[in-house]
Amino acid sequence: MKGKTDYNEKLKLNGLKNTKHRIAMLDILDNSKQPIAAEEVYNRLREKGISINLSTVYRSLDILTNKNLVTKLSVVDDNKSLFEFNKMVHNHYLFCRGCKSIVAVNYCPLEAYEEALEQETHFKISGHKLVIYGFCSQCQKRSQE
Amino acid sequence: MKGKTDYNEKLKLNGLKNTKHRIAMLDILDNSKQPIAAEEVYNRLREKGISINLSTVYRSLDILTNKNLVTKLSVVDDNKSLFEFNKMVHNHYLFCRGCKSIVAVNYCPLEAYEEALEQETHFKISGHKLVIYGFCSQCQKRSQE
DNA sequence: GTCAGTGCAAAGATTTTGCACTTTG
DNA sequence: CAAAGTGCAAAATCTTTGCACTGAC
Repeated sequence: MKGKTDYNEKLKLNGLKNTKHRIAMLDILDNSKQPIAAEEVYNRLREKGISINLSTVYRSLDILTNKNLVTKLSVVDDNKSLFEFNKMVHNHYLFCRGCKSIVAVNYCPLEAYEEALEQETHFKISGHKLVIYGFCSQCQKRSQE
Repeated sequence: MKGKTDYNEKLKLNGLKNTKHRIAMLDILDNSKQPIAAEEVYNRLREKGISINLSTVYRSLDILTNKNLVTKLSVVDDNKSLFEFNKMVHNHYLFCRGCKSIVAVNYCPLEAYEEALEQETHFKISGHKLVIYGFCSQCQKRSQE
C-alpha cells in the first residue's frame, strides 16, 4: 500500500491542487486490479465515505488522463471508457467475453513493429492500445457444462 | 467495384434478407477507406438517396457485426463505435491524434505472442484489437509551423 | 402469409457544460 | 485573494427499445 504522500507529490508535480477527492481517486485506481469506468470510481469513492459528484469524477479523470497520471482505455462490447492508474509499466489486456473481466499482461511484442511502421508510414508513433479478446478458463469450463 | 450480387450472397448465406438498405450499407463500408461511425453510415446512405432511419442503421450494424460481415472497433479519444467491412484480411490501425484519420496496416506481429499467452494464462483467445496512436506526417508538419 | 426488417418516438446510458459556490496554495 | 476544484442541474451525444407497419421470400 502506497502512502498518500506519493499521490500528493504526483499532483503537485503536475500543477494540480491536492484535494482529498483526487488523492482518493488515484488511490482507488492504483489499487484496482482492473481498469474501471468512471461510474465505478464514483461508487468506490462513495463506499469510502467520500461524497462526490459524478461530473467531478469525469472532470478529474479527464485531467489526470491529460497529465498522464491515468490511462484511458476502451473495449469493444462496452460503450464506456475505462481508466487505470498509469504505473509506467507498459502492458496490455486480456478481455474475457464471458465474464467481462480484464487481466493485464506485461510483455509487449510491439517495439520493433512500431519502428518499422514509423519508417514505412512516416507516422510519429506515440503509443498503442492492444486488447486481446477471448474466454478465460472459468468461462470455458462454464460453457462446457 | 464489387457487384451487388456479392453482398446479396453474403446476406443470404447468413440467413439475412436482402434489403436495399443492407446491400447499400455493405457497399458503403466495403468502399470506405476508414472505419466509420454509425452516423456516418447513415449520412452516406442519405447522400445516395436512400431514406433510412438511424435506429435501423444501428440495428443492422449490430446484426452484421454478429454475423461477422462487419467488424466493430473503438478508439480512445472518441466515444463512439466505428464499423468496417470485414475483408477477412486481418489488419490493424494507425490513428492520428491530430486529424483523427485512421489508416489500416496489414502486417500483424501477434500470432506467436497469442500462442504464448494462451499457454501462460489458459485463456482461449478469439482475436485482438490493436490501435497505434500517433501523428501523421501532415499533422507533424502542421505543428511545426 | 409469415417472419424479418423498418420507422418513429421515446427512453437509456454515458459524458459534457455553465454557473455559482468552495477550497487550496 | 486568485485560481483551481466542485456540486448541481441541465443538456449533449451515442445507442437501444417497444410497437405498429412494411416488405422479402
